[in-house]
Amino acid sequence: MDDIQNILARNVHQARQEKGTSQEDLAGLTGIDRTYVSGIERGIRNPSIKIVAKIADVLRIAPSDLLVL
Amino acid sequence: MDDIQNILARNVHQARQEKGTSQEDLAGLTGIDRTYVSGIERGIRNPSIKIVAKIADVLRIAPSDLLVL
DNA sequence: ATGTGACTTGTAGTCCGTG
DNA sequence: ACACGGACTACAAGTCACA
Repeated sequence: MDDIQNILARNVHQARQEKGTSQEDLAGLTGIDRTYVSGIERGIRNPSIKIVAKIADVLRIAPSDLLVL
Repeated sequence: MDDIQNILARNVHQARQEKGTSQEDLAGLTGIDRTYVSGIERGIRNPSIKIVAKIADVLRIAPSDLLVL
């Protein structure tokens, strides 16, 4: 399975780890619920592009980078 | 205003025009309603990443390309 | 062929918790 | 610090008539 949700999941997880931040910190900084962040990184959520933009903003990367294979 | 919705709007519109396809054709090929496609290109919709992936697939570009500034 | 408003239904997204 | 679940609420998904 290599659908768009799993691509996002991998990219968010990797970018977050590289910044050394926890899911809870990311949640706090983005204003997104911690359980929702967890769901995104597990590939079981289908977020809107606004959510993607918020995460990208906090991680200081381009939104498009979160969708690259 | 240069938010994520307008970025997507511009990219979808441009990529679609370059392929020479109408909104109706894009709607038919993606299975998305014509008026919803219209809303995306006007930047008033906040679609999920699955919707973005469907459109990218039909336009034969990477999903990430639809989010680049 | 497309823009737009007004919907209804499904799910995105939140908030409480547990192990 | 994270996975996972239940019960919500907000908003995206999807449709229509009309310009």
